[in-house]
Amino acid sequence: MKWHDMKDAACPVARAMAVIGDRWTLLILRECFLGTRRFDGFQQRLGITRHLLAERLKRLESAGLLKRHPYQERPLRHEYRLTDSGKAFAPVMLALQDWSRNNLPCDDSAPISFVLRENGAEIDPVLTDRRSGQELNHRTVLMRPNTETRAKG
Amino acid sequence: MKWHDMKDAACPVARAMAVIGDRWTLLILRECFLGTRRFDGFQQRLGITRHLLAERLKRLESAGLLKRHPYQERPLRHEYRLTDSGKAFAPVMLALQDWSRNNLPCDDSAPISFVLRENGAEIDPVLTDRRSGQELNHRTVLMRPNTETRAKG
DNA sequence: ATAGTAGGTTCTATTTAAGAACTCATTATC
DNA sequence: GATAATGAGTTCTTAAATAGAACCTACTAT
Repeated sequence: MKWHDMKDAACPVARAMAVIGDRWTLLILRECFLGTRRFDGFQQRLGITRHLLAERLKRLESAGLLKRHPYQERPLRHEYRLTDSGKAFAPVMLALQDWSRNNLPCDDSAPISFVLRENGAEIDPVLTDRRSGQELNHRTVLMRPNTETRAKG
Repeated sequence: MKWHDMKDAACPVARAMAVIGDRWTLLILRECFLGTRRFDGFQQRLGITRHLLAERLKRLESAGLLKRHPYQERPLRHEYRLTDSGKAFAPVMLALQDWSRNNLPCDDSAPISFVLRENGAEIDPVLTDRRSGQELNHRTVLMRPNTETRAKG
């Protein structure tokens, strides 16, 4: 199975892997959420090679999560901004960091904080069902294949 | 930056990348949630090479998401089961598949369905704050660096 | 004795990533 | 007017990870 084959997979998780299935892409998105917009900003804050960064930014752009906006002419320069699709990824990022904090502990304190904009209170993320309000987790949700579950399926 | 360096990063997102930052690991976890437990089951359903599958299962085990349980002796055989840490990953998986469904559309219908165990109703996942009940997304949550945000922390 | 099952390991070839240097257009400094 | 700095990449070489196939081991069934 090749990289390319995944982007047309029927399974949404497999399609997501075609975009975020590598070491760097989620870290680039994290930087976007923290406000980074420019090439050198990403490069310096992450320590990613310039080559890979250019490639990943292109991928995020073509997947519709980022969009380039010119911020000056002469010489023409662009910055990368989250699109609505990219912003919609925020709950995934929050859920992931919450899981990681609780299940992959480490000595140092977390270098990112997530707070409510309206009052600065620390958040305590929980996934719920919009209709029933019920908490969604391994106990309350049943996951099952509809038809075929192979990645390319 | 090497793979290895990320597992001790201060940033929880970076630490998560040391575990799930590749093309296959989330698909393996998806299969776990769908009930797959055995080596050949994963291999056949995903089309992953046996070599990589063995390596990824070891990684998931050492990261504490999976645990091997013997299911027979003579010859000794093990199956892989989700630990509490692994089960706690369910909301991330749900949030990811929901985002993917809404933002990486494709022709075929999704091959996985997620329903409430109690009544079989389709779920509509939304991340909320446990205390305030407020919906958590890019508009309501402020993400900011605490100290240093480089991946190696 | 032969084939099948289950869970791997080993091998080579290809692809991807790391790390450093280089380009190009423009502005700022000596 | 020459030299350095800025910003956003591109181009190299080397190192690591992945793909794909074949092989191994310990049984069980035919």
